[in-house]
Amino acid sequence: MPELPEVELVARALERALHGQRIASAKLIRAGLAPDNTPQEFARALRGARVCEVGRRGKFIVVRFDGGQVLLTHLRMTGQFKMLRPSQPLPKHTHALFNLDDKSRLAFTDQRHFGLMKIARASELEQTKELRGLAPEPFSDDFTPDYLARVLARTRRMLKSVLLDQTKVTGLGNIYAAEALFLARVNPFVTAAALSRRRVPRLHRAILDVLCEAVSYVRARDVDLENLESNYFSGSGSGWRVYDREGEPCGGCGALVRRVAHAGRSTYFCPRCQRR
DNA sequence: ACCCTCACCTGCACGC
DNA sequence: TGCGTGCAGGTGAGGG
Repeated sequence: MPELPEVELVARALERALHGQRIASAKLIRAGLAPDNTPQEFARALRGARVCEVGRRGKFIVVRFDGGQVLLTHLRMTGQFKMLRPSQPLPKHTHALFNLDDKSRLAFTDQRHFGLMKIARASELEQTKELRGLAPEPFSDDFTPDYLARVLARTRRMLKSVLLDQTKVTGLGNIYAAEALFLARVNPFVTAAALSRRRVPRLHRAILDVLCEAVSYVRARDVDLENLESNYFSGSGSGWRVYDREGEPCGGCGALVRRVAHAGRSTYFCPRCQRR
């Protein structure tokens, strides 16, 4: 279910739990989780490897080991890392298990089987099909209003779907895209190239603001790998501004929030604040 | 080349 | 209580 802020949260929690730890053994329980590696490769690459850093690129979690291997993980909708208590049985839908040197165990569970893992060489990381082509990190110097203007000018797709395209803007998903568009008071169904020059910086600012708000909320809390869900941001407790609020009054103008579905995804927006 | 729709899974909330 | 339907925060393959 995670977008950039939630992935960031998980990466931080893993960094805390794993930094400097050695993997005694790793087991790929459902082979489809890492389709580019055999379970044997998976186990061999990680056995005895020491974690030197856990980070994030887009919505990917990047675990670096001292031997030069990297474990890439995408949580997709329902992937979760869980630290297990001693003698705790494997949770339902456990698809990979990492036994650490200190006897603690880390499970990867994934109810919907959408998540992905991959073992890669650190030197080839940027060229993997997973990371190649990802847009610049929103918080990097490369993600500027000019960059966004150039990306938007080049396409006739609707704005919302461009914001969800990880090769154009990385880190946004269905919730934060809707929230950013609302903050910027921009209509989700407008053609990207048709967005006025004046509004581009506003949208850029809004993207950073919604991500920033969520990440700082996450940062301020004690990250807990055993109860990650409780750390997930959902609009600072007050709830999202428009996401999942169909029929409720918009906090800005009181008009009723609308939900429109295409291709099986919902888009929430305020018909008055976000007029075409 | 671009863009949209759907499939990939399981589970949960809802209405009958 | 039980079943059937629709929905879920992601993305790639496939077709138009």
